[in-house]
This record gives sequence, C-alpha cells and structure tokens, in this order.
Amino acid sequence: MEIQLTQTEENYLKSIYSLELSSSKNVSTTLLAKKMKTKASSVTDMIKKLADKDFVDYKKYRGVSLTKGGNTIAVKIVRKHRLWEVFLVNKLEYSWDEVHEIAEQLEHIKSDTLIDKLEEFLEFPTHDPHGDPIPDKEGNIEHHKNIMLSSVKVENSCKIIGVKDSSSEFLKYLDSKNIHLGSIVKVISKEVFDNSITIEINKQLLSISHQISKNLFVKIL
Amino acid sequence: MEIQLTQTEENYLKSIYSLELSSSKNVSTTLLAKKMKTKASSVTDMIKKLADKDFVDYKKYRGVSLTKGGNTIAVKIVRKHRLWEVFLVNKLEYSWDEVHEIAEQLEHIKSDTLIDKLEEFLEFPTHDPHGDPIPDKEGNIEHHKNIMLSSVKVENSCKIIGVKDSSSEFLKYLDSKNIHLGSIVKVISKEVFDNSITIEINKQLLSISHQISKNLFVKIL
DNA sequence: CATAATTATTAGATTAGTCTAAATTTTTAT
DNA sequence: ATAAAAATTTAGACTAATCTAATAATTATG
Repeated sequence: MEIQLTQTEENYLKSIYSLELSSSKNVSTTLLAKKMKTKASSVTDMIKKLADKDFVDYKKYRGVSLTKGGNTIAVKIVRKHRLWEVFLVNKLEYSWDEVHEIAEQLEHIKSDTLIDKLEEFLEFPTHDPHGDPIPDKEGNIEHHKNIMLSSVKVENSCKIIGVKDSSSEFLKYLDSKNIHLGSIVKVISKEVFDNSITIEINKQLLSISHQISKNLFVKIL
Repeated sequence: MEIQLTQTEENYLKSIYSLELSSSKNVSTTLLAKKMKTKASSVTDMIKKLADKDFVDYKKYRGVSLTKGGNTIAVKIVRKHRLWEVFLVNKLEYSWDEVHEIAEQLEHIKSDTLIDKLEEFLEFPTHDPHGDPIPDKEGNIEHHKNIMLSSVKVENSCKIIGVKDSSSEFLKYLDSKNIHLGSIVKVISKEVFDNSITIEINKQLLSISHQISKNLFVKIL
C-alpha cells in the first residue's frame, strides 16, 4: 500500500526539503517557484494539492513546510538521487559534473527493493560524489556542520569534504585546478578588499575568489 | 537536437514494434488497446499524434505500422529495457522474474551516453535474462529464428535459449522445475491428445504441458 | 448482397500540471 | 499610518492522456 506520488509532486517535496534546510523559515511561494522553474500560481496550485494529501502544512500567504510524512518522502528521494550518483560515477565512470541531470530522472524510479539492492551493490557509500551525505534506509541523515573554506582562518589547514554549488561549471573549474574531495588545503593569506584567499594545495600556491571558497565545505584539521 | 517523446508515446511505439514482430499485418487499434491496457478511443487519439510526428503510418480504419523513424526509436527503447534487465539480474542479483516492471521504468531514462556506458559496464551482453537479443548501438538486432520446444521431434536434443512468455508466474514455474537458459533438453515422447511432452532434463524425466513447451525457444543440437 | 456483428472513430468530459492576467494580501518605506 | 511595492492567490484557459457514449466503417454471415 505504497503512496503513489507523481514525479512532479516528488520534485516539489524535494525542493521544499532543500529550501527548508537553508532557512528554517517557511518556504515562500516565490522561492519555490524559482527553484522549480515555474510560476508562482502553479506553485500555489501544487501546494494546495500537497496540503490536501498531508505532505505539507500550508496557510494562505504564509508559505509551506513539510509534514513528517512529507519529510520522509523527500529524504527517500534524496537517498535515491545520491545513491544513483554514486553508481554513475563509481561504476559507469561519469565525472562528478555530469551526473546530476541523469540522477534527477533515476531518483523517480519506483520499486520497494531497488534502491536497497543498489546501496548494497555500491557497498554502502556514506556520501555522494559531491560530498553530500546519503540517508540510510530508515531515513537517518548525518548533516555535517557546514564549515566553508571561506571561513577558515589564515595558517589553518583543512580537508575539502564537499561542494555547496554542484553546477557543472563550478565542478569543472575545480577539476581544472585539481581540487577534489579529500584535497588538503592550507590557507596562506586573505585579502580584505575582495575576500579572495591564497591557499596551498598540491604543494602549490593558488589564489581563489570568495565566490569559490564560500562554496567549498571543509573539515578543519 | 534529440526528439523528445513522452513516456507514453515511447510505450506506444514499443508496443507497436512488438505487435508488428508477431504478425506482419498492420497493427489494429483493438490489439494495441489491449497491449496498452487502454481503450480503443485513446489509441486512436495517440495514433493520430504519432502519425503527425511521422513515427507511424496511419490510414483510418486500416491500423498502423512504424515508419523508419518510429522503428529506430522503438528499437532504442528495447535496447535500453534489455540492458537494464541484465544490470538488475547480473549486478543487483534480482531473479529473472522480478526485473520486467523495473526495466519498464528504467527504459525511459533520457541520456545520450547512459545506455552505452551501461552496456560497457555490463561487458556488452548479447541477450537479456530471458534470452531476448539486445540491439547494438546502431540498432542492429539479430532475431533468432523462433524454434519452440513444442516443435522439436521426439529423440531430438536441444538447448533452451529463451522464453516467449516472461510473466513472473511462468518464470517461477521454470525455476521450480530447474529449467533455465542453457538447460539441455531431450524430447522423449509426445502425447497426441494434449500435446504434452516428456523431456529429459538434468538427468531426470519431466512431463510438461503444451502451454509450457510452446513458450520456450530452443536451439536444436 | 444485405444486414448483423465487430471494429474504429468522433464528440465531449475529466485530471494533472501549467500558464497569463486580474485581484487580493502582506510587507516595506516613506 | 498609509501608500506603494512585492508577494500571493484566484479565475479562466491550455495541453497531454485518458474515459464513456454515440456514430461510422469494415467484415462476416446467412
């Protein structure tokens, strides 16, 4: 007796989930419309439908938030998305900047058993190729505290553990500079006027803009 | 500039393809409706749409047939379906009776590169888990001539190379009798009144109904 | 070959998701 | 505090895919 949602409904829940993670306030219609690349009026319609089905709490003009049930579904989709990304990169040899679009489709495949078998086949990865944590079968997800490279103090060293922006352009830039997950970085100096920083990576000095450094998750060493 | 078809359109083309394979006449509205589990009126609507897009040839009251372009698309979907089935059985350890439904979804994933990478990962399989041939990248497909076990003469031996019916029930029956692709079978005797046959398989005698034997593809040894 | 039976098509609705334009509510800024 | 701006909702329309019921064409049969 699985609840059957359409792909569109699933995508709305996923978007609400991700917007909730980055703000704590209710998700506004306009923000959701931007995320879903649709119009606010369409969002209002969909929100009503999701509210009728008890996946979101909704008060007119006050935005939405996921219910327990809605959250559970959103996390499941995130789990599927990330496991498929691991498959695409680790098994099919895609690069990390190519997999998002395909995983967007694969995440909607419906099966009670598929994703758990895939997880086993992939040997229970804990993170996707962009460093995002993979929820387990029960929906538990370990949110790493988000320390950005931009906030690391001069002289400190850290390890790159994730990317915030996973656009193809950003990832390709990182590839071109040989920056990847696991790279060890030491902050050498910081410019006050533009917040750019000079880092030591792969035994070389490299200057990176604030735009870059604020999109890299790190773990202080 | 890929042609973007809906899943439903793709499914119609696939169904027309499979019905064309088994009759050589134009595919009738009713037959297609049965295959698609929908109503004849819906089929008429869809056929018109597909004809407008030049994927089928259609004359009112005369049924449809695939155009070159329609056939190309249908074969691509068949290729995707069968490669995903191989993945599910060989890599995720599904049994051959569980994979059809999931492959029905996976076959609609859109990507210019995915299926070729999957094919390589699977080491270029030539047949799916039910013995059906997998079209290559160019759409070439080797149709094995369809010799059924039911037509094998007494005293002759053959190898099981495919199943015509791939319903879960049929496949589970075969599993229970330890009949699988590659099994060597000798026809010992044939009953005239019900066309059931006795075969020797795995060094044992087994009686099987016509219903079974006419759904097993074999290669005479 | 005429009429019954079958098969196929059309007409008119319905549902999901979207859109534009108009109306309403909330927020922001004098 | 109130007017302007911004955000949101509503109304009405559109497309894709489906359905039922009515109509039309084909085929089968006596």
